[in-house]
Amino acid sequence: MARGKVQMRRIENPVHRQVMFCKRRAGILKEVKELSVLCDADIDIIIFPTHEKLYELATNGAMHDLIDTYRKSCGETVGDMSQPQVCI
Amino acid sequence: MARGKVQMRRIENPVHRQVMFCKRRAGILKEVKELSVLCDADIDIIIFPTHEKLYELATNGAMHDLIDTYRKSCGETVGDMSQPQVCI
DNA sequence: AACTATTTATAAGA
DNA sequence: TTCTTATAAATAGTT
Repeated sequence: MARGKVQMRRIENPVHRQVMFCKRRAGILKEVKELSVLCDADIDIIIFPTHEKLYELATNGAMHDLIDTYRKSCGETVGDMSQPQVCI
Repeated sequence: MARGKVQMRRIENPVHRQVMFCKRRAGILKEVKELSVLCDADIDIIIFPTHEKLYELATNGAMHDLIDTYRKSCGETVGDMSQPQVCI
């Protein structure tokens, strides 16, 4: 978003892709933290860079509980389908 | 980020908080999708607005598999601790 | 929900 | 990987 626009497709150059990954991951985690603070939300995000390490942020520090809650919610009707989320 | 800076603390006004939540959630989901495309990453995010509905985005459409992978990774050393992520 | 003035994130380069 | 800076993008407040 700066010295040029970026095409929305996989970055083929591994070095460029890694740099992009680090920068955008940091930005997203910052935004996630801010949303959790501003709006009192619990947010968990799991990021799998393909063939690399696992990174995770749990804003409430309780991923396991959240996963349990998530599982209980399966099958229930949730969310607004006009939004881009996938709600299970 | 526009007609003024926002203080990084819970927005007490419920209407303002709801509006902020919707706007920022949309922004984060967009960023998440872009990262997944640009860097070929699998990303899952679960957002619990307190006392409200569950929203979730799984960029690979397979949250359950991802949770399994996550669980297997527990106990293993992952990630770079100098980063702000919590790695379990 | 739409509109913009601003703030913020970030692409490219060092 | 970190810093800088010009620019693209997100968004806070308003309508």
